[in-house]
Amino acid sequence: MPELPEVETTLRGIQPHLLGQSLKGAVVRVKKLRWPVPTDLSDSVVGQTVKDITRRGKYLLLSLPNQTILLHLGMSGSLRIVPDNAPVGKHDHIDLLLEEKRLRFTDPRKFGAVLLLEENPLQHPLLAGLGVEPLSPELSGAYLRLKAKGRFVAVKNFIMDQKVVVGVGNIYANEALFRSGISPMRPCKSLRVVEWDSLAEEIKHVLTKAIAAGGTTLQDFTDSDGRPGYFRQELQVYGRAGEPCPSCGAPVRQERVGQRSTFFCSHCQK
DNA sequence: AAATTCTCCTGAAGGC
DNA sequence: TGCCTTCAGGAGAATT
Repeated sequence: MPELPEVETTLRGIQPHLLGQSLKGAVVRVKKLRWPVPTDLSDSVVGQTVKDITRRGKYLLLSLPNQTILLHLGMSGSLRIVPDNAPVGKHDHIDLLLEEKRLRFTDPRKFGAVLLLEENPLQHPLLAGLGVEPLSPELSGAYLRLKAKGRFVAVKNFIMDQKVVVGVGNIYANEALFRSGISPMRPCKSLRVVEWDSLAEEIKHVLTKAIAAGGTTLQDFTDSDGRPGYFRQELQVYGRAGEPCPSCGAPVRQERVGQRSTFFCSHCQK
């Protein structure tokens, strides 16, 4: 499932194929995604040149002279560069037509999004309220502590809140908390200064490591093969209920926190 | 305002 | 083998 590292890797993979390309249009086979795909997508983009492609949280922004194409991979989406004659699969919902090839959006579960934003894309309601980028200096222990002031919500839910910090999904929230030695269900009010510092640091650590791993796996980005689980073996607690904690050997526990599966070691995380 | 619950969708995995 | 049920999950929207 695409978390921030995969979105970042996707960005790096498709960027060189997109920059400076004059778009010939778009093919929309399925328009019922998270939100309806604009019916005028093809007409709107035709003839426009891709000026830039950037990431904000897990959103990708494709800048054109007159609009911005906003892409979100949801939890099963992917973007690949494919030849014009590539066979069309069941879940290949949208093709963006480049000069010689296509940017193909595939998404079995249709939680992703393809939208067209007019001027000032960062002012769009979906982007305006987003929290800080986790890999920027803006994310710090002090920042988290300030945002958490007076709140009772479980720290795991807190760091997954996009209004606080973007791009920390379920997997990396579990991992960062484990590395910090903080129990996921702790009310964020109760964390101390050193714990916030540690948590900010570990969020950066796990995301950075995952981007590095994702980069290796997705090197050959135009390959149509599915990606192997680059992060699987690096994960210390996620998906490992009942297995020994890598630190102390006690069985990893699984509980629901905020409607999400949560993995932790009750011995190492307090 | 803050916290919780609901919702979209399909494939994988488990039970019988 | 095959059918049925359950679960997973990003994150905005709706509700409490």
